[in-house]
Amino acid sequence: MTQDGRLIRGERTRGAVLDQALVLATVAGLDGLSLSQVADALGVSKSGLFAHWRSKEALQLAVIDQARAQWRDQVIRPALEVPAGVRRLWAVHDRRIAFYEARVLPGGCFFANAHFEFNARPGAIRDRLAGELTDWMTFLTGLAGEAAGLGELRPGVDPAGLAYHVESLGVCAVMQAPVVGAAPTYAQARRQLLEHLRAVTTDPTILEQT
Amino acid sequence: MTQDGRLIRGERTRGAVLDQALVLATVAGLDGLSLSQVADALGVSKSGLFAHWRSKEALQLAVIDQARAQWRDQVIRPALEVPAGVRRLWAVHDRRIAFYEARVLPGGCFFANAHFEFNARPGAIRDRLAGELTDWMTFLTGLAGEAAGLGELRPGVDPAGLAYHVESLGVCAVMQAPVVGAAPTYAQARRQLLEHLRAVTTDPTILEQT
DNA sequence: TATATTTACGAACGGTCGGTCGGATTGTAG
DNA sequence: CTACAATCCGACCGACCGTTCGTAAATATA
Repeated sequence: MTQDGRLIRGERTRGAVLDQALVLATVAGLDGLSLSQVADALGVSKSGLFAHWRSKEALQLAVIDQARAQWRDQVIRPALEVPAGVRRLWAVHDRRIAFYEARVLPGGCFFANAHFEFNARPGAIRDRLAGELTDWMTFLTGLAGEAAGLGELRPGVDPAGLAYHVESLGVCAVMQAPVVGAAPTYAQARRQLLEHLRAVTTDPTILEQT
Repeated sequence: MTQDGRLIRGERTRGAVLDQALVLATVAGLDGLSLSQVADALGVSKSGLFAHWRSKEALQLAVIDQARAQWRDQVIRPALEVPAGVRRLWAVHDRRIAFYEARVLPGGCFFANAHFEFNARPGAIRDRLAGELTDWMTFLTGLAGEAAGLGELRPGVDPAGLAYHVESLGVCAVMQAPVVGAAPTYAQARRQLLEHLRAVTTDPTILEQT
C-alpha cells in the first residue's frame, strides 16, 4: 500500500491470486498447486503470474505468508481479546477448532498439510514452514508461561508441557476431522483439553467452563 | 506364495517395488510418487510395472497395504508381547516413537503424510487411508477398554478419551520430530504420556516406570 | 502530453508425467 | 520337447507442468 492507503499497482491482483492459491494449495497440496489452475480460476493468464512472483517457489512462499496472516486475524487476534492466563490458552484452542469447524479453508489445516508434505524435503519452503511451527510453539509456550506467572497453574505443572499438550490435541483434531466426520472429533478435542486444564489449573473460570 | 512356500513368478519384483515405492512415497508424497523414479531406482522399466498393477492408483493402494504390514510387524506385534492393560497401551506409544527414532522410513510417518495429503481429495485412496485411521483408533480404544476391564483405570476415566490422548501425543511427536530435531520432541512425547498415565491409572508398573 | 515502467497476454519451449503397444524373454505345465 | 502364459522391455503417445519471450495495454512520472 501507499502511504495514504491506496492500493499500489497490481496489489488487488496480487491479493486475489494469493487468496485463490491458498485455497487450492490447501486442497491439492502446496507442491501440487498448479499455476494453470490458479490462473484459470481467476480468469487471468498463467504467464501474467510471473510479473508478480519470479517463480512458483516464490508464490508458494507468499502463500505461506498469506496463510499466516489469515491465521493471525481469525485465530490469534480474537484469542488475545481474552484476558491472559489459562483462559487465553483455552481461547486459542477453542478459536483454533472453531476455525476448522467454520471450514474457512475447504482442505482443512493448511499448515498441517504443508508441514507433512515438506517433512523430508529440504529447501526454502521446508525451512519457512519449520519456522512457522517454531513460532507457533513459542507463542503457545509463552501463553502457558504467562498463566504460570499469574499463579494459575498448580505446583509442579510444566508450562512447556502444557503448551505441547494443547498443540497435540489441536493437531489430532485437525487430522481426524475432515475425514472421519467433523462434530465428534471437534467436541472431543475441546472436552479433552478442558479436562486437562481442570487438572492443572487453579483458575476458577476454567473450572466453571462447560 | 505357493503352497510349499516358494515365491511365485514375479513376487520378488513385486515386493521390491513396493518396498522402494513406500520409501519414495513417504518422502515425496503418495501422489508425488513417480513411477519413473521407482523403476529407475530398481533398474527396471516403467512399463514393466504395469504388468503387476493396472494403474498408478492400484500401486498406491498396494503401497498403503505395504505400510500397514510394516507397521504391524514393527510396532503392533512387539507391543502385543507386553501383557494387556495400561502397560500395553504404553508399549504401543513407546514402540511407535521408537519406530520414528529408528528412521525406518526417511520421510517420517507414512500414514500421517498420506493422510494430510489426501485430506480433502475424495476417492479410493482417501477412503482407504480413512479406514486405516479408523482401524487404528479402534485398536487403541480396544487396548484402553482392556485396561479398564482389568480395573487399571481410576474411576471416571473414559477409555476412549485415553485412546484419543495417546493418539494426539503420537501425532504431535511425529509432526515436530523430523523438522525441528528429533530427540527433544520424542522424549517430550514419552514423558507427557507417562505423566498422563500416572494420573489415570492404578497400575503400579506404570507408576514405577521411568 | 510525452515518456518510462509495470502489468498482462498468447504462443511456444523443454521436460516429466501416467499410460499403451508390439514384441522379446522367461518360467511353467503337459 | 512344445505350448502357453506371465513378465519385461524400448519406443512412443497425449496431457500437463513451470517457464520464457515478444508484444500490447495500462499506469505512473515528467
